[in-house]
Parts: sequence; structure tokens; C-alpha cells
Amino acid sequence: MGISRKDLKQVIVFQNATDDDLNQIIQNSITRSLEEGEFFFLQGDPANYLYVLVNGQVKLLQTNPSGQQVNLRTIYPRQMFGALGAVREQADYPASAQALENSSALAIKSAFLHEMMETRPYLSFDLMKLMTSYIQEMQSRYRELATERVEQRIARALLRLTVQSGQKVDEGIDLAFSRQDLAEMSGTTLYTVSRVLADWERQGLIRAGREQIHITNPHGVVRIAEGLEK
Amino acid sequence: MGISRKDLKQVIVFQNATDDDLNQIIQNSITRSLEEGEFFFLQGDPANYLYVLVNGQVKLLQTNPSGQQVNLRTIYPRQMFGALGAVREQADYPASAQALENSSALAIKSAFLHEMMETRPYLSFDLMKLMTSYIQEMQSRYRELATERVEQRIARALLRLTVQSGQKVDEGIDLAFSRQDLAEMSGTTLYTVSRVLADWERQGLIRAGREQIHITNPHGVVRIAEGLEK
DNA sequence: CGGACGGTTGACACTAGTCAAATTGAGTGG
DNA sequence: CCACTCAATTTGACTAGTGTCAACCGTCCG
Repeated sequence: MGISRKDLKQVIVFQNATDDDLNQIIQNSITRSLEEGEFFFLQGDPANYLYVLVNGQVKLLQTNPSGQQVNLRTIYPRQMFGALGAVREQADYPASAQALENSSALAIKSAFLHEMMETRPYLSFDLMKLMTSYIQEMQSRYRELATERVEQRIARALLRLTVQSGQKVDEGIDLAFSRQDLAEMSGTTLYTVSRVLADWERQGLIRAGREQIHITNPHGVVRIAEGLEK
Repeated sequence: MGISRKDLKQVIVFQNATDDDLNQIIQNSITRSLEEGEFFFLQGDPANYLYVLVNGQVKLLQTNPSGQQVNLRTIYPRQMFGALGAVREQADYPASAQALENSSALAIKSAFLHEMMETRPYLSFDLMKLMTSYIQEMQSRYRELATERVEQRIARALLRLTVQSGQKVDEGIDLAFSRQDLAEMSGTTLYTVSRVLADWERQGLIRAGREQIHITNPHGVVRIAEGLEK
């Protein structure tokens, strides 16, 4: 049930931590287990904890005033989320974190990690490395959203999911996401996603089912993502 | 011409640096002065330096394979840019930095700052704070781009520029940006920006000129940015 | 067996992009 | 100081690409 030192060491940000550090972190944490659909935190909540996902799957999303959602990122086990609050004191979460399936995560007190970072350069440095990769990803996605067509962006979303799911690209990839999920990830509507997928299915690139997408021709999807098609 | 310790201390990331640190930084830096239109670095170049703008104005932009540009951020004096490369060794700049006017910047060796950070927690911590604010801004802009209409996004771009330029919102604001700039900042085309501005001018919200926008009714622009209009 | 939920599809509206052509304005050299 | 040049901007015409809405279908699950 609980998380061990060994598990924690697999987390990128903690890879350079000493055993003693890890023990302290564990002592200042609690484990939270949520059912599918529940939220670890909501956009605007005070960011008192940062989380390390132990198992399950979590999506980070932003909601605009009129309720439309945008999917920022999907979190997989051993990844950290809610970390932005650990940096500034008294910050609020800039996004919400919802469990996509039954999930449990280690909740570390932000204030505690904050304190630790003051004396352990490796910690803020590694966390910063993580942040820079986020920035780069967000910048790229921003550019894509600003300059690319929907079809291309959906293809990119699928490929990103493929990479994150860690499956081999060789022969067929299975992904479990709804049209709505895809739409939120690529900044479009579920209707358009549905039409695009139907089209790809006709071309033999994928086989689509209920909350299920099987990519039969990854190379073809890559070509669309790169904008070589059309 | 050169930059003093006192100047450098105004830079957010160096606010907690000791005088000795600042001296070392200056010793490991050179000053680069560019004419309007020239580039401090191009997307894809090896990120050997990070910069602190001394004077002038610089825009960070990303270009997609087909040459379309997206404006990520405008840099003002005492702000840092090109810092993503300082974190990972042997990284490439993920964006280009172009001088919007004659500008000079302090170029600090990435490897040197990298080394410094290993022993000075405050440095990576403060840099991380900066990164988190970038992430939040990019996330918000991403959501806006995904969910809001062009008019709204242009209004937001104007307001962001207003805040960054540090002018009072009270009675009229002057901004010096072309339609093309605005378009790149809000993810649209210069034609659409031109039409929208013409419309706003008819409504008496702004007065527009060549590379010049005067906001006469800031409150009205805010209403549009918030989506209250229409 | 009956919902409920996810998905599909058609009809239609409409935003915003594209392209071409005209216009304006600022700066420059004579 | 004026004509000239070139970039910035405007505007119209046209339309591709997507969003919107509604109706309908299929299937999973209690």
C-alpha cells in the first residue's frame, strides 16, 4: 500500500536524494487514494501538497470561466504533479487534477519540500529540469495550436499518448481514450475528433472503438502529425 | 556600457546573490549589442549562453517547419532569456530571440551558471520560481488559444502588453506594436487583427495608427478579454 | 430489459483564413 | 521641402475548416 524509499527514488526529481532525505519525505507525506473521476485538487485550491502518483492515471486540466476544459497533461505512475505550488508559498493550484481511473498518490507537504530545497541544491535543480521540459512542451503545443490544423493536432495528441504509454511503435498501438479526451487534448470538439477518426479508419490508419483507439499504421499517423499529408 | 553589480542585482533570479557571486557572473559574461531585427540566437542553436537584457526589447518566437511564427513572449530590460539552455547541458534553444529595437544584453556562459547552481540553492530556487511563472502563463495562454475566439485573444494580448509595459491603466495607454506582432501574439493573422482593431476603433475603444495603438477605453477592452461582450 | 453513455452523422452556420488590390504614412535622398 | 519608395495597413470577395445542434445508433452494465 505505502510507498517505499526504493519507489520514491525512481521519481526523477528524487533520483539524487539521499536515503535520509527520502525517509524524511515519506514521513512528511500521506497517501491519498481516489476513485475514478474524483479530484486530487481543484484549480484555485491552496497548493498545500504536491503529489507523486503511485498507481493509476491522472489528468491535469484547466477550466475556463464558462466551463470548457483543456487537457494540459496526463500523469503516469512515478510522475510528480501539483509541484508548481511547492515553489511559491501560499500559491494556488493553476489547474485541476482528476483521477482517470482508481489512483493513489503520495501527498507531500509543499511547505516541507520547500524547506528541504533551501539546503539541497540537487532538489531544486532536478525539479527545475522537470519544469524546463514542461515549458518546452507547453511552448511547442502552443505553437501547434496556433499554426496547425485540427487533423494534425489530433495526430500529435495520439503520438504523444503513444510515447507516454511507453508502448512499442512497431506493430500496432492500443490507446484507451474517449473522443472527448482527445478533443480536450488537441483543442477541438468531440464531433470533429469523431469525424477525423472515422476518416482515418476509412484510410486504414487506425481502428476505433468505444474509448479505444488501435493505431494500425503508426507511420501514417506520423506523416499526418508532421504535416506531410495533404 | 557594461553592466554593474547593482544592475545585476535587480534581476529577479540574482536578487539573493552575494556580491562575490555577482562579480563572478560578470567575469564570465560578455556584452552583446544587436541592431533591430538581429537575433541573439536561433531556435536549434546550442544553448551556450543565457542572457540578461540590459536595454532594448527582445521577442522570443518559435517557428514551425513551414515558417509560420508564434510569439512566445517579449523581454524587457532586467529580464532573463535563453535560460532553458542553462539547465540541461548540451541543450539547444527551443526558440529564437530577436531584437525588436537596438538592444544589448549580458551573455552569461550557461556552463558557468550551471556550475554555480550546484552549490548555491538560492540560484536554482529563484530560477525555478521564474520557470513556474512561465509555465503558468503558457498554460493559461494555451487554454485561451484552445477555447477563446480571436477577438478575445487579441484583447488579452493588448492587456498583457499593457501590464508588461508598466503603464498606468488609468487614462489611455500607448503601445507600439504592428498588426503582425499582435497576430503572432494572439495566434491569428494580421488581416484579422486589422479588422478587429478597425472595429474597436469604430466603437471608440482605441485609436489605431501605424505600429501604434492607443487604448482610450481600457475598461472596454477588459470586458472583451473577459468574454463579457457579445 | 432499460438506461445511460459514448459515438456517429447530417445539416447548417459562421468564424477566421486566404488572396489580391488599393491606400496610407513614414522616412529618405535630392 | 518635395517627390519617391517601401512597408504597414486596409478592405473586399471568397471559402475552407470547424463548430454547433439535433437526431440517432450501439453497447455495456446494472
